[in-house]
Amino acid sequence: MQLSDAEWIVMNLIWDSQPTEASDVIASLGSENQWSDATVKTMLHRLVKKGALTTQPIGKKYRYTAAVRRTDCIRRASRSFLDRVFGGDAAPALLHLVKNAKLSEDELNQLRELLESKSKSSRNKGSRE
Amino acid sequence: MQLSDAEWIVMNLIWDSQPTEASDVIASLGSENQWSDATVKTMLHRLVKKGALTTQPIGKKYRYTAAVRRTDCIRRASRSFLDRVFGGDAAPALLHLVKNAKLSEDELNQLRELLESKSKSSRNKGSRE
DNA sequence: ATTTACCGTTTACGCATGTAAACTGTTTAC
DNA sequence: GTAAACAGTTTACATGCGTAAACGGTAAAT
Repeated sequence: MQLSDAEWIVMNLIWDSQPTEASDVIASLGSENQWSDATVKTMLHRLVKKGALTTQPIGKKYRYTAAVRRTDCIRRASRSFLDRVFGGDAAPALLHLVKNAKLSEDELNQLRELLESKSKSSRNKGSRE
Repeated sequence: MQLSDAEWIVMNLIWDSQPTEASDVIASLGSENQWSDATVKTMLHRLVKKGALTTQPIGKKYRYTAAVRRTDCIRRASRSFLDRVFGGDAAPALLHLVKNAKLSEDELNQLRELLESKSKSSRNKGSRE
């Protein structure tokens, strides 16, 4: 599942508040992004067609639910971003991103813990991506 | 400067080995990516037109050089990736990426140091991205 | 019952992109 | 010097994307 920029906006909204009706999406994105209702309807339609959303009929309208997992899409997008920009070499990418990120002390600590746990586990096996 | 997937491939090559002649690019990408020479020529032309490459005439052919800095492009691409996929919230993105990255002990240490230096500096001022 | 509002479907349209052939002028090899 | 190779420019074309209007049917309001 490959999502375009605009599709990510729609999907992020739906992942956060599914199941959702078209009117809600239109309302949210209309005010947040200045999208016309026609535009939102097109996006929803395309996302259903490409299998990213499913619909349950509720009376005469639909309820939209994500048909793909956010984490899967994130993984794919990350992979593709790393490949494109860093030739798939994760380390320089991470260094760059961390260097330029604005992180709270709390988030820094989370990252530290994560690094520790990776150190431990990598002494036996490696992981992916 | 907004680079497409294919354009990143070309630019990455040129950043790594500039100044370069068309024939070199054609040779590299032809074998690595199965691109026809016509395709490579189109890419080069478009990149010059959009200002990502400049040319110095060498006799009758050109020498291509990047006209934009790699770090700037990386910064923009990172920003746009984070915005799109994580709504601009860097921390979850980094946690995800670090969690899924395959990193050597050495790279883990580099990251640790980076986190430390961020901790120190953020006690006074914040940084960007 | 007629108009209105709403929702889903179809159609539209220009620009970007991936992919590449065709054309043109020059250099090189025979 | 004539043909082949090469480099750069033009043209091409299908698909995806952002953006949206138009159409059609049903539900709600008057």
